[in-house]
Amino acid sequence: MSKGPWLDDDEQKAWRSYLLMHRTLETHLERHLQREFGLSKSDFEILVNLSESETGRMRAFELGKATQWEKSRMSHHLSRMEKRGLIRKEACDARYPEIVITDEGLAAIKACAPAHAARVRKFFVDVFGPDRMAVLGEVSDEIVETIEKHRHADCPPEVSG
Amino acid sequence: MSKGPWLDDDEQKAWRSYLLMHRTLETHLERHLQREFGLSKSDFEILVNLSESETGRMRAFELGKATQWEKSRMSHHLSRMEKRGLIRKEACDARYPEIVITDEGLAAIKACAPAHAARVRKFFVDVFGPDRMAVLGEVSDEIVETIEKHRHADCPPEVSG
DNA sequence: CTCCTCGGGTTGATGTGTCAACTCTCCACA
DNA sequence: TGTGGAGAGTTGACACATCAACCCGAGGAG
Repeated sequence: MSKGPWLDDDEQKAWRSYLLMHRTLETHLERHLQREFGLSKSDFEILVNLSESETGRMRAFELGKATQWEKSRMSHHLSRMEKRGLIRKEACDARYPEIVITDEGLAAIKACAPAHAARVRKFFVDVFGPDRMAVLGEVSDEIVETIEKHRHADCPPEVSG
Repeated sequence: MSKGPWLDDDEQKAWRSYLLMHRTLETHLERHLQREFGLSKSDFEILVNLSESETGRMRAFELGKATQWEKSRMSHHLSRMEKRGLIRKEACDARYPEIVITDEGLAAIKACAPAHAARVRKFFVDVFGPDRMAVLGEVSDEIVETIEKHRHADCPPEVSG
């Protein structure tokens, strides 16, 4: 029974190919963003969310839901981004500051987004092709759902006696 | 021409599903390793490579090729792992120390590997199913190849007239 | 033999992610 | 009125990744 939960050779191979692919792609995209535009993947993610919102302003909480980041990571990163002038915190509500994208931040995201998208297309979307890409999208959603379901089973949000 | 290099809605959706899937899966697997076995993804990667080698000993350089890490990351991480007793550096060659997996390291990887593989199976391999998994493996290799080709075009390792 | 260069490996500074503990305001309830 | 809880956000300590600079021993050219 050495096969129990283990992966067989084909599975192992596909899984490792996948891991290598993701790392290679991620590294490539990140280096590009960093070297050409001085933005990290994290910066990019925040700026995309802010720039896609109606008003260019969101609460950290909303950004957290959108990005799935931990709140402390969010707080640290927003502080750093503020120091670099990409965003600004405005104390409208005397409790929950609003995160506002600055002109500089907007300029940065507008400058790098097309090039970034082009790379995603060239190295990912186009290699998959539309059909397989659609399948990947579906499977991805299934996996997320599976994991979420499992996590709720492990630690249910609210349990009553 | 607003569509130029941009992703259209379907592409965008699939790409973002993919990103969310990867992050969710990675987070889940890493938390599991960390909480149940006290190993990070990086620890795991090093220990897998060492334990799969014939002798349980490799040079940092080889580990670097296997993992695709930067040499400084490797050096830092190996130092930390040595401090924790998972590996040992032996100065056989008076210049390039060999990295040896300790009994403790071997015990750790043997303890966590089945559970880890089971999770990979449950949340990734089984959701894909064998056919789509095979396709993913192929596409992954293609993507890696595409990126490698592009990088060599950018900065060729050796060019002669 | 001497000098140079090359490449594996190390180091330190800095930016980033995570955990746990904390603050602060609002609100429910007594 | 005040007391306690809940939730958003912050902070500090620590682990980790990256970059650039450095160390050092081998191998080649003079």
